[in-house]
Amino acid sequence: MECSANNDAAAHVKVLWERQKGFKMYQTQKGKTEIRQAPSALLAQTMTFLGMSADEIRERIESELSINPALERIEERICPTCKRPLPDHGLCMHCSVPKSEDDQSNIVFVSPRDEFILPGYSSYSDSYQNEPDIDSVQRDDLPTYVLRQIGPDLQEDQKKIAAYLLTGLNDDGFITTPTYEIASYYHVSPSDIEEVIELIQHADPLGVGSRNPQEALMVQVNHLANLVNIPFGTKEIIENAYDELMHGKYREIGKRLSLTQKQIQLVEKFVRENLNPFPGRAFWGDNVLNSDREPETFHQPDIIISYLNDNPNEQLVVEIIMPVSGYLQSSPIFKHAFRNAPELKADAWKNDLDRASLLIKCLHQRNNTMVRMMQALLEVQSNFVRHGDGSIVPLTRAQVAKTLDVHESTVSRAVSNKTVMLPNRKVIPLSSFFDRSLNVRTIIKDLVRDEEKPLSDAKIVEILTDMGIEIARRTVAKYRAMEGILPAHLRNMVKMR
DNA sequence: CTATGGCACGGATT
DNA sequence: AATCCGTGCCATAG
Repeated sequence: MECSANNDAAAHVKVLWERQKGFKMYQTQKGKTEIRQAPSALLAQTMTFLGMSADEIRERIESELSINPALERIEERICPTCKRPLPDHGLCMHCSVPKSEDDQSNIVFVSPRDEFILPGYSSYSDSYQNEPDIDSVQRDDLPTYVLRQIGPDLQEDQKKIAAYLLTGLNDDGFITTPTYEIASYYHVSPSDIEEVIELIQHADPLGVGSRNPQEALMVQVNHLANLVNIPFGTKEIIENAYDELMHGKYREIGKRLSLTQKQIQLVEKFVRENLNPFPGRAFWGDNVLNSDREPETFHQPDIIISYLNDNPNEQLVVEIIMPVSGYLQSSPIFKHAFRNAPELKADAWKNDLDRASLLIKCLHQRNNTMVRMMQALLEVQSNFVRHGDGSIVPLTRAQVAKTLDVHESTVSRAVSNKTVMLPNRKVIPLSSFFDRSLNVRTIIKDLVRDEEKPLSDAKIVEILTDMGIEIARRTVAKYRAMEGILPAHLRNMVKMR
């Protein structure tokens, strides 16, 4: 189902693109036509735009608007495609017509809406009960985030130390440098350092700045103890029998601390569900309820996919978020003025005009590319969107590039740094559509969830092989780790939900 | 002896 | 050219 009538199309395209300087058609050895960029400002822009998120482009446009008199924004809410007024909810119903006759694709593209104003926006964050609003403050990196919280409580000389400590954190949120080293470096006593560390530990990702998981847990437990009831013996176990707890040596613990197995299990459950031994990992939200490892969340998706009328049986509605509010055009007034421009300014004005239409064209191009890409993507991955991680089909950017007949790097750019909101309100990076192992990982997760007695990695490999999936034992282990599933021998004790 | 994790290599992808 | 990912081999814990 490649291209036979493609020759006509190619010729047509050729004319189009050649007119728009900066692009070049050329034939590859296999007689295939490819559009490549010639080094030119225009192309540079399109390419850049493709790689930029809506937010970044928005900025760029604002600045262009402010310096270029030829560029004009129409605030009126008009569909840029069909020029009809948009209804309040921002979707143009006239343009949301399925592509061509073969609408079995079950995908609808609606014209881009200018901003992300879903009625359900608030419930979106609800669906992430774990995530308080603090995140909307923008995603600082961890050090900045923490420093911002404790900054006001710090003495001047403590600030340096805090900054040093925080930048030295590893991915798990732990301090790796020995205290005495820092102390001698700053010529202060170790206890001064400790003081700062303590402050850090009580900042938001509760327990950051600890030296190991045990210490982090202690901080968290102590904090929680002030707020809620914690199971009897929790502190003692973490303090005195951390290793044993982690390795499931419950008998040992019982003997040492004279606790019943029941008590210990309660503790284990509590710890597993409410504490986070690695405060720096994943995103930092409210630790208290946060046991599930959600994929990283983002707040402003570049693309929104939803069901028509929120009905899962309906078509998919795809929206590409436009980085501008209203739409852009090169100002007719300016154009008119240009016709009888004073000699002196003619050049400059022409330049402005060109820049304006260029920008618009580029944005169009970007949108067009995005739409075509999503079309191709959803044709393959619509089950993934509808039914979740398990149904994802392994796919590479190269394949998509091929079906779209564009260069790989184009797809790569179009994919990178962008996020999609799925019908279930989850926001994921667009690159997830290309996750080669997500489906297998999901199967493994399900397998483990439904297992009766713990399956070893080797067993899992067998089962998978029976299902027609061939992977190495080692790989199963890796996937397990990715999903945060403990090794088999540590899984047996407690199991519930 | 079995089950896993660590390291690192090589091929695929970006 | 840089990065990612699946794997094989080996060390270690149980």
